[in-house]
Amino acid sequence: MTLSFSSFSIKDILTSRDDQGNTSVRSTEEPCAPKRNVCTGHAGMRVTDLCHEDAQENRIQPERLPPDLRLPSGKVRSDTCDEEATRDETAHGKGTADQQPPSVEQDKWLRMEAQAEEEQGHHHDEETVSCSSDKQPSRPGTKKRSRAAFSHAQIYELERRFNAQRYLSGPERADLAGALKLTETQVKIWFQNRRYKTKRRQMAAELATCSSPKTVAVKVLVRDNQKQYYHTNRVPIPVTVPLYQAYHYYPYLHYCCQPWSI
DNA sequence: AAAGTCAAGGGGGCCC
DNA sequence: GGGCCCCCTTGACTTT
Repeated sequence: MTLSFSSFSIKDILTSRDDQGNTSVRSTEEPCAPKRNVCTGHAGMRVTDLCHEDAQENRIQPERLPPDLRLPSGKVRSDTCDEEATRDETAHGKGTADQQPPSVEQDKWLRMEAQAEEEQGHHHDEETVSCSSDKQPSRPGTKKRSRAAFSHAQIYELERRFNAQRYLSGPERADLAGALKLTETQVKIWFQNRRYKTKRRQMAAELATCSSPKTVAVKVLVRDNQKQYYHTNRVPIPVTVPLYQAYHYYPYLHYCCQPWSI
């Protein structure tokens, strides 16, 4: 009942890469790239960056993993994203973890996991684990909403793909869904949620920087005993509202206040 | 118990 | 009209 990765480990994935350290993105991605394929700064983000950035959100919750991904003590198998990054840093030193694992090796890993599950008799309709509905008998009349918990291998591959491209075309989505044994809708929703989550974090970071007050030199003119505030270029300064408050009153302000638009 | 996370639900807009 | 998107919310679940 134990998974053996003796012949193939995460270490192998992270250390075996091509000479240039390039990530192997499928060649079908570029021609099929959708029109809305927005390239942001995250496009070149490293897997390990994401692992550290999302270490909190991607930490493995043992109870939500299938039994074969857990250790007897309730801990998670050590091939987690953040753990493997840490292990990689300690084993190979910093700087070696910034290469993404080759997709061929990734596919190999995914297939091995899927095969292992099949051999163990885990015959899920999908590779996902239903947390609630199949554990607890649903009360009559009350339909409990189930939330699938994707396996770590699925999350890993989804994150890896998200780093490569934030938007998937139809064929790409179908391809990925088939490889991960997920539905196309699940892949689509996952990418959707992931984009929104990234945006929220980005906005939160911006708000954090905006909340620190900045001093701006202004000229104070006095006319009729009333102070007139002008910027050096004589543009009247409106009543100052911090940006984070402006976000509150104008929830769509971020559309025109993105740092890259300034 | 409160807070956080996350897949999914759903509204509204855009595009073909 | 269907498909996809963003945005926000919901509900199940975990963590603190």
